[in-house]
Amino acid sequence: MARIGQGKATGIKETTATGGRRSVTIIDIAEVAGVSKSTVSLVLKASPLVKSETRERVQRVMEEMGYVYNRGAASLRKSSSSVIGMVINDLANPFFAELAIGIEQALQHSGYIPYLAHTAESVARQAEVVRSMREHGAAGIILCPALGTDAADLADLSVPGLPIVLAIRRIAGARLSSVTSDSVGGARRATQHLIGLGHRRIAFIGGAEAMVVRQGRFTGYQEALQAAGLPLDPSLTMESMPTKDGGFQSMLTLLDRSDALNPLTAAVCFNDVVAIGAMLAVTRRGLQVGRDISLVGFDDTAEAQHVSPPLTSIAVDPAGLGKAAAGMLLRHIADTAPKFENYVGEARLVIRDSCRPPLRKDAIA
Amino acid sequence: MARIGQGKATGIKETTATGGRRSVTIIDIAEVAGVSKSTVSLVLKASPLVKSETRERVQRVMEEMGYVYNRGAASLRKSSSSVIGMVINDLANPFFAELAIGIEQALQHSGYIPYLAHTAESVARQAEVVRSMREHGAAGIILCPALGTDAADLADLSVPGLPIVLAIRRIAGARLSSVTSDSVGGARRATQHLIGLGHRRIAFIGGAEAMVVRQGRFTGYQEALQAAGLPLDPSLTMESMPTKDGGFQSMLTLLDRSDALNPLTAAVCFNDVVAIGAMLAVTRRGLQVGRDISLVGFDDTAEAQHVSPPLTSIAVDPAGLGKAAAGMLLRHIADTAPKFENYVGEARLVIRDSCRPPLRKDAIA
DNA sequence: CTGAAAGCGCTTACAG
DNA sequence: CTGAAAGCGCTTACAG
Repeated sequence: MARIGQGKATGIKETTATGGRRSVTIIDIAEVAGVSKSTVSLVLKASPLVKSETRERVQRVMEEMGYVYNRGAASLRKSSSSVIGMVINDLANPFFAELAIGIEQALQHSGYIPYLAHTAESVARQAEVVRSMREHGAAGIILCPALGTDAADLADLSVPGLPIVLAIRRIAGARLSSVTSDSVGGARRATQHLIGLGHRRIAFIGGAEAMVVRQGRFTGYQEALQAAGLPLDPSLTMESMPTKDGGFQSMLTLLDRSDALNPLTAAVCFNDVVAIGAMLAVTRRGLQVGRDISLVGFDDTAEAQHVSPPLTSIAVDPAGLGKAAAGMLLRHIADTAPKFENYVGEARLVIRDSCRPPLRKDAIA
Repeated sequence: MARIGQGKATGIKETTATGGRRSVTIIDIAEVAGVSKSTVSLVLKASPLVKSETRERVQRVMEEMGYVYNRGAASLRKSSSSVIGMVINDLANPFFAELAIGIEQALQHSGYIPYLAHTAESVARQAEVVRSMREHGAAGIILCPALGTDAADLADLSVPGLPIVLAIRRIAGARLSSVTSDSVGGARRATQHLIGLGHRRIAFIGGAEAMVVRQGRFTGYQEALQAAGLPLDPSLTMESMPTKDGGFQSMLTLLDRSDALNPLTAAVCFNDVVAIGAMLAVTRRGLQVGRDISLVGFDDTAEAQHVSPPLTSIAVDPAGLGKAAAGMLLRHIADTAPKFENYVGEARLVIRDSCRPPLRKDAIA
């Protein structure tokens, strides 16, 4: 079968859904039940206009004939739709999986049915997937933008009448509603926790400067240092990919240039994955996490609990954010929401075992 | 807006997708471009019948007017569809998330677009979701059945002309194609590994007897024992929920009734989660995993690598199974597949640090 | 309560 | 190459 794709339609193949056999329609039902198809339609929408005896007869016939409602036809006629698209950047990450589940639960009794698509952090795939959802007539979209998405990409995806809410990642310059978590507050609390334990030389590791989320977290880190009267030492901040290896390399670098007289004793990490990489680096240099170097992660993933020592982290309740995003989108669809809203979920400190007071210097000497 | 729901249609709400504004159609494009709508349609499917000059003009107009292809209308007219449904039981489990990603990747250039729905192990939700996909005209469905799904449930979901392939979990008595992994072989290899290290009293922990997957794994365990001439001791097999707590309780029970003269030294666990629960029980009783009790898990989840000691497990490549399921479904849709196929993916032993030779008895005394 | 008719946006023969 | 017409399965006024 020929590919479409040259025109405005995305290149998508089609097949007879019914395997050739014509499917049963309301006309067939009407004939067998001895009513008009209007009546069948009325039964379908549970209209009180239909006598209950008639309704039951019609329902019985539908059951017997294996009738399947054709939602596409109905949507076409009504110029309406009942699907909401969820576009997720990284399903393999349990954090985003939880988010998706939260969205789905919140939509459960809304009358909308959520469809999920996965972009695997590809901006191109994201454009494809959003276009396809539009072509399928989605009523709205919740989008976790793929890494590298910019405001222009988002503008291309937007179309009047199709509300989009951004989840987790806000995009600089994008004019869209969003649901994110309190990066600034979370990072501030993480840093304060370390300061409270007595740390003075605290690094900030991981993430790229262009990421809005990292900007927030870095800001929180700065704020806490400032509030405690500690200097911001640029040699203590490292950018990296938000990956285990990124954390590993960054920490190795920091450790190797750490001053013995005034050593690095702690780090706030961009997320748990980076923190776990940093843990490996600490171990690699013969040091001990918790004792020699205290570490805080972000996201409170399941892994944070299972590494050794268990990682102190900032928890952000992805399922709760998912619910918030779903609620916000519903309000946009119903047109009862302000044009642009930003919901910021709380980020709380979960203390485990990766942070202890720094070793006293004379104890080392 | 009134709920539907009494009739055969699922209770789903509808809204104007276009926010009131009528959307631009091929008729509008035709008018502006000065051609007939047939020509626009031909452009859409990249037909060679259209002169390239005309095609370009039409495409320019579509661009300018922000035309969005209405796939629902096209599907209706063609009695066809381009969506494939993926129904997943537990997205929060990275194993199933990987599976979903594998399916999606395999479908990427097939011309079909995958939509994912999540059942959270609810048979009722599963029925809803499958029905909705049918109503939306899905061309086929890949289904990871929710726990407790039986052949009758599946028969209700099936409809002629809508191919379904089962993934991961096969259902006893269901007449459907499936993609599963080699439970028998995997468990056999796990058990052989323990036997090879010198273990003689090896337990089998976790899962419920009704689960087809557990039947396979238990069979593999039996086969290995038999091949080595070891007796099958019923007191060494424990059923439980396939959860951490299930594994914990089972192992506690086994440990507490273990005979000091002929002690339990190893266990094959239904999956990694159960194994991790069992590890906790071993530790709780003051014993050491690896040294006193050797443990093998199943699934090779990320957690298996991160627990301490790292867990030996049976890896089953969920993404590969996803690809296989997608390929099989595509063949069913194209009607080039046998009526019922069963693909069984390999299950290989990944050796880590949770299994060692048993302590010699005289070493204990 | 029920029926006849129009129309949602598209594709598909069929003429020209 | 292009145009006029029918029809996919439904809903929605409008009559009766």
